[in-house]
Amino acid sequence: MESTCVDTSLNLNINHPSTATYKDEIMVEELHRLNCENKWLSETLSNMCENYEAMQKQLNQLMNQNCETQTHEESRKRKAESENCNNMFGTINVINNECSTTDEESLIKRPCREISSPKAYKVLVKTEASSNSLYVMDGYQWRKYGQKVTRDNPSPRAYFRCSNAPSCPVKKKVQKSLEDPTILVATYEGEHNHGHEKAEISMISSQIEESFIGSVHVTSPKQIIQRTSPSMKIDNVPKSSIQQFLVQQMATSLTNDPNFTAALASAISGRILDHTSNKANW
DNA sequence: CGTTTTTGACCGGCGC
DNA sequence: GCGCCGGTCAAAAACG
Repeated sequence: MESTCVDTSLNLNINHPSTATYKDEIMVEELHRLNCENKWLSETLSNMCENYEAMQKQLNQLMNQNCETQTHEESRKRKAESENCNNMFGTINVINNECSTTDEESLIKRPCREISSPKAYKVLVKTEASSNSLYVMDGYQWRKYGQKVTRDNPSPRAYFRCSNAPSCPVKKKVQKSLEDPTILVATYEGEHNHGHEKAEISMISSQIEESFIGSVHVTSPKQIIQRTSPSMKIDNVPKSSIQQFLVQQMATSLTNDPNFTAALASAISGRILDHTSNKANW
């Protein structure tokens, strides 16, 4: 049986003929170096996140502008073709601000209303077939203020306001898809003027999902943000990335904690001292 | 007991 | 003007 030395991945050379205090200094230096490296990585990561958000905002603005010009053309076309416009389903596949033509009759009947809400977008969420819930977990807290059965869809439509209302103006409507009852169609209106309330896993999942929700406004059931239930299960996001994220967060918080680094240093130096004293007893 | 959800009533816009 | 329809209000009920 071989010796079971703990692999700390810190390149510990216990057989080095130097003294314990010298080793302590090396270890402390190493820890400081790793600490600095972690800080630098954290800063780089946060910078990347900021850049990403800025780019996403620019993309949204560009999409809004693009859609506005499109809707002007569309409205002209609709005026001209109002008599025979019943075959326009799915001609445009951009759903940002709801100005697109979808398979929903209401959008064709009253296109101007949807056009006037530049910050509205839709998200399709896959749920369990048996689930009748109209709750979509997206990292924010919502307060339901109404429910209606609409004409074009037999399943009820739920109306939600952000829990931070009236300071936060965001609203959302959630209704089962007419085509596929296992899909919830969540229509968001407005932008949150605050961060996510829910920490922990909901925050993590929403951060991961923002890359889909924030910029891509899904219209086709093929592009579904899949989730099997209101529980925090994310199907199309690789689990390894979530694990990686969790590990990274844990590592960062641990290495940034001076108590942890001090405890680690003392534990390692204690081990080294034990080892050297055992050798001395030999 | 405070907060959230439910649900019927009400309101305003739109088409006829 | 009237009726339809989507969206909102608000009182009651439910919940923790």
